[in-house]
Amino acid sequence: MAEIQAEERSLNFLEEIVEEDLKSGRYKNILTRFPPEPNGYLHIGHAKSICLNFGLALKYGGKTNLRFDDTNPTKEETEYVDSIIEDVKWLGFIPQQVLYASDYFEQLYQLAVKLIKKGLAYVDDSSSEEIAIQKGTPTEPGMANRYRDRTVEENLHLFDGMRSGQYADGEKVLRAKVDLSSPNMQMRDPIIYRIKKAHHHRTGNQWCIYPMYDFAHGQSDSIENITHSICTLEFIPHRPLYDWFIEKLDIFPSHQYEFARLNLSFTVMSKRKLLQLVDENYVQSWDDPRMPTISGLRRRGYTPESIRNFTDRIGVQKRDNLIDVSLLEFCLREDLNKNALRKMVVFDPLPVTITNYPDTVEMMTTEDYPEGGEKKGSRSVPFSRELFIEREDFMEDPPKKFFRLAPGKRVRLKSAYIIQCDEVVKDSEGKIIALNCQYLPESKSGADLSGLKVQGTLHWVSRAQAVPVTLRLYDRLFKVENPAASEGDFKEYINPDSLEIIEKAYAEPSLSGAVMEERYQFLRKGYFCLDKDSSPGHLIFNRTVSLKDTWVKEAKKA
RNA sequence: UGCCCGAUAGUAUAAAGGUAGUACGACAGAUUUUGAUUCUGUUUGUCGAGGUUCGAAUCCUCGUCGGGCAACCA
Repeated sequence: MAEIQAEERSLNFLEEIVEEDLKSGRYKNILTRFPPEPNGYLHIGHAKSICLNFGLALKYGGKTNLRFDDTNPTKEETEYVDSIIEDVKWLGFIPQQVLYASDYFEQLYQLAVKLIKKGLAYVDDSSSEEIAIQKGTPTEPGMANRYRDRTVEENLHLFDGMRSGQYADGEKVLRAKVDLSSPNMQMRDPIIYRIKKAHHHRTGNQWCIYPMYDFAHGQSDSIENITHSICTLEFIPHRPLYDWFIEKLDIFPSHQYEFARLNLSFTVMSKRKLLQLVDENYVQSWDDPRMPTISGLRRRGYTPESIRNFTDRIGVQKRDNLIDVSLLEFCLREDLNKNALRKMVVFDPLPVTITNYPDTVEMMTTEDYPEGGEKKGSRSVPFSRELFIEREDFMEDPPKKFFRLAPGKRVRLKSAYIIQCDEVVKDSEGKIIALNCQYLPESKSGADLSGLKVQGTLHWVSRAQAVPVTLRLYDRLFKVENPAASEGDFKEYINPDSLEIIEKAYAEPSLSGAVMEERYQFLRKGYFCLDKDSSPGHLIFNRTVSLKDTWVKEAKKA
């Protein structure tokens, strides 16, 4: 009997909290939520949060809502809502409900009225500058102004006037009456409602006052009976306020927990910076394959599986971090190696004539998914007298450990024959323009009687049947590990070579049937996927990630 | 310099007072009809100083360093 491996992965701190809450009977079921503001596209940092919230619920038999935190009409748009819904779905998660904080505007308004009635909120006529000054600084307490002592009746009346549009933007705000001398700035009578005569993407012109984050988020959690409200570290100082409102309003006690947001090396992660990259045309769009957005990663060829796996491996903690992008790439390759359909594509062709091969076409069989678990299959690739190999796979005067083709040397052509280079053809300027080789008829793949061992195996295509395709080779967008933390403007660190286009590469004919859903490995080159810019006669492929290449390092050493 | 978080190999992440482990990376080797994959091995760590304890990454104290907080943003 094999020993039972009770190798349980240890729990992260959120899992511990949930397990404890379930065990103690504090909750019978958990309900989490993913609460994006629809003011931009989701990025891989959000993927961490999505996987965390949905993952936690999935693990403990709970549910997760997708709730849009849409309380600022001037920044939010339906376009973003749509993209967010699609991204969550693509990642593989199904929300229990798709909700909007704006659905709760009336309830939120009534909660504010309740607070006023308890003498815990007041209408303040001060300007934002005055309020800022009166709040004091972290080292000096704030001071009350004369509006703080307005009567409940007066506040009720004024707040009603705010709602009915009697005042201009900025003329009045509603503030919670908490503690102006608190060492926690968030508690110094925070503004909870402001006047904004703006069109809201869902409620239109129905409202001219909108609740602030602190008076919308926690209350929405409570309305939905969210048990575990998980957010990022910068909201820690808001937690006392979150709890204060729950207590004073006497509503469902949701609890807030904070984790460290994801930072990835060689990219930036703030919506503001990403927006700049798009607006200032450093990239072409939000879904440019170089962007760390979910839509960008999707277009680049990342799989949901690999991203989920990645977020799983990085774990969750409360310390700031900068995750090495190579871990993301590892997770990607791990998935793609198993599930990508193999194809042969020559990027930079060098013509080869097999001088002793007849003028016929022979079909060679080759595996589609050599590492595939479930996926199986094979296909035929035409072989003929006139081929292309990769120019970099030939060297006239190779270094010691060069296992590829060179004058007099032999290599195998993948799934075909061993060939030997007899002659190098050059033009008048001495540039190599073709090779003449001979093949070893008894060395056919799968029926090799030659008894020869060769060190290298090359990919190739038959010239007559080759399909021209365009390749977009993407590389990291930034030259430095942490562009956001580097001196000066982060845009100074953009990698000028983040996109290389190969207009015409030569693919084996079966690639003409490529589809968007499939992932491909172009043998010995990298993983690719079909781009949406393709048209039937013109296929464009994005390089998702290259294969690991230890030869590059070896060659550099020499 | 008020309050609040945090600090374990290069990067992440475990060890809940009892042998500091894992992954990625790096390096070396084996296998290989992808210089891929796979496999094996190596390397490097508890921020500092005190204290409690038979025993401290873990508890306490004081430092140091990093991050956050003074938007009618979320």
